[in-house]
Amino acid sequence: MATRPAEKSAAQKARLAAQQSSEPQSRREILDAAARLLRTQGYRATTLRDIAEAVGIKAGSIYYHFNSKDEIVAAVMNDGVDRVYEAVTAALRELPSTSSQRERLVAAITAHLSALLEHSDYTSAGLKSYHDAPDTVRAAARQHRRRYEAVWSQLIGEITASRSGPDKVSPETLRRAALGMMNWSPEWYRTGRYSINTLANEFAAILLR
Amino acid sequence: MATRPAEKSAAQKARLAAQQSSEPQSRREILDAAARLLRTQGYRATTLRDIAEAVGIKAGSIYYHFNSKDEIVAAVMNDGVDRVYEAVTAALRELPSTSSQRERLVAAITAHLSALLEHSDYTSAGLKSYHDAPDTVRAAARQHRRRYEAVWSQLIGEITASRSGPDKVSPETLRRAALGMMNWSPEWYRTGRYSINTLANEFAAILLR
DNA sequence: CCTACCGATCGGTAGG
DNA sequence: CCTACCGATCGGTAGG
Repeated sequence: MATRPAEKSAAQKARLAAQQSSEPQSRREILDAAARLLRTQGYRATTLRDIAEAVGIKAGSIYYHFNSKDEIVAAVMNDGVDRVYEAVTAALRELPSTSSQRERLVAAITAHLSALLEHSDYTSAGLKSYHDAPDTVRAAARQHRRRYEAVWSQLIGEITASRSGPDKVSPETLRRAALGMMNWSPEWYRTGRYSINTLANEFAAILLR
Repeated sequence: MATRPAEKSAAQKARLAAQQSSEPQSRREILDAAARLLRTQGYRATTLRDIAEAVGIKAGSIYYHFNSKDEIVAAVMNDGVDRVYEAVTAALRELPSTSSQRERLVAAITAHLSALLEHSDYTSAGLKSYHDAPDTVRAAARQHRRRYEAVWSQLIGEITASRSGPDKVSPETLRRAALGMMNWSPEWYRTGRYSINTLANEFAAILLR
């Protein structure tokens, strides 16, 4: 069997290449590329071949790191929610305890908009891909979303509790309005043409009444 | 040539069926089905086979009425914008000339939300499919969008012009916030669980300050 | 409006 | 991590 040595060498080379590539890093590179593509192209238009090309490997090699396209999408989506969650809770945590309700709201809006518009492909990718993803992926993402929504329910609850007047708006609607105006911003926002700080202050002014 | 008569008969039957089907109606049926599917599944997931099946014809027969998938999508998207435009301008037109700014705003929001959430698959389909559609389709839709946005610029302009105070919000941001909270509503709205009238009043209360 | 079909592309797999 | 490949599906076309 003259061919055996050659065959074995090929398999060895493959295993070697795989080991040399320090897996966790490749995994992250794939997720980064997927997030960027999902953000701009959406779930259906983003192919495994696109992702592979973006990280300089072949399409089939994706399966060395992940078991399916949806495993990648799920990871991006869950990460995306967790990133805004971390950004917003961190921003609130860093505020002095003497800070006003308005300051808390502005800080939260700034953190959310920054993640969505500038810092995290993951967050905007998740927002864009959610409805096109299969049920199993969505179900997993929903858990992360609920935790994040609770932060806003808390924040908005503080606001509505301290207000009164003829024009009462339910906390639920106020939270949905807040998330609506923020999450719709990728539709019109263009980098450089608007200041996120100014936007956050204006959004807060609209919500605080 | 014994087969000639049979062949000719098949062609005749086809032409006959086409003529019997009173084209304009079939065209509208196809667009209705496409709008409904595009609304729920989006641009990529909606196939010509889906649309054909929904109206009870074969996939290839779509091309008897349209030249391409994108021609259908463009028609749905443009119609969708025109429908909200008509709904909102009609609602404003029917208001008595003595109506207040708040009444005008509530009427416009009600009309927009009704079209988006209840009356028009076309409008929500356009909103959902816009970013996945090819450039040529988007370019056409943009013209319709601009005309509709002008209605809101006018309405919001009236509001900001009559207000003053330390918390001034630019008309642009206020318009974007208004359209944002409205256009995000398909994300959480479920028929029957919310009253569009109540929502419209709450949204108006948030925007009027 | 139907039948039959084409080229392109996609997610995924086998074997090394 | 690569090569080579598969079955499924898609938009679109030819001919009647």
